[in-house]
Amino acid sequence: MEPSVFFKAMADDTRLCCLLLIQQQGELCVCELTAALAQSQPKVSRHLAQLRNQGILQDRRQGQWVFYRFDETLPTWCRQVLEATLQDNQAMLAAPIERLHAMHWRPERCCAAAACGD
Amino acid sequence: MEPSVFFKAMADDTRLCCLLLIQQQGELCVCELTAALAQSQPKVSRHLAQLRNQGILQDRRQGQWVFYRFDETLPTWCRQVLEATLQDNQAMLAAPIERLHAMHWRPERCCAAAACGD
DNA sequence: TTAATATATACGTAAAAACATATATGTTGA
DNA sequence: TCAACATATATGTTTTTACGTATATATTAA
Repeated sequence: MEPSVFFKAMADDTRLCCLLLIQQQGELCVCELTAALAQSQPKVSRHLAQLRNQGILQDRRQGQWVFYRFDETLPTWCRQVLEATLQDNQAMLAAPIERLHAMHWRPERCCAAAACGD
Repeated sequence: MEPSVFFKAMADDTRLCCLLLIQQQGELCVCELTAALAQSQPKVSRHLAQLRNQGILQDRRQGQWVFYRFDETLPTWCRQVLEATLQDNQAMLAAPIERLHAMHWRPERCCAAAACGD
């Protein structure tokens, strides 16, 4: 993972928020991220596609939904960067998490994020 | 320090290289960074000014030279990000360090970087 | 004061990134 | 098959960022 590629990914608020939410929640689908960020679906989808294409996120389809989580091959130093950032910037996520919890319905995961092969 | 501001700073190769070199060397002046990066002086200076204006770097003038080091108030999580990045990406600095050492002359520091108040 | 060196900034241009909107694709259940 | 929903992508535009070049400022030594 090229450092400047990874940091460009972290440099946009929409992407940063997606990454920190996924870091905290393990796995989230596009509609959950769209609700949490209160942004348009195409905007969120476009940023997620970019993160996937750069090898930062992985997706899996489960029915109508596409869940995103971190790519398993993401280097340790990137994980450390994410961890350090999340630890000291929880405030950024307060409103998004609130909106996430306010969703009237959320898709069920078929199984634990890490173990699911569907 | 706004995370997106900090990560935008890390997202450009010229700035990233400056930051990692300073992380490794403690303090460097503009002409040293210009030589290490093999980039034009205005280009390096412009990026350093940006990092200073964002509160990431601090400068001190010593005679003709201006030395840059990290701002003392830089939050811990930023330091952790820099550390993790440097640890796993030393290869990025190989050529710059070589050029730094190849300089025929380098300005002497008046005293230890951290203690100098000039 | 003048020349030499180091650094900073201004200005116009070029490249990259982000965006809104419209539309396409894929899945589900009737 | 069709309608509803979730997601992805295409297109044209705007905004942001980076750049080269020229020039300004500051320091030193003569």
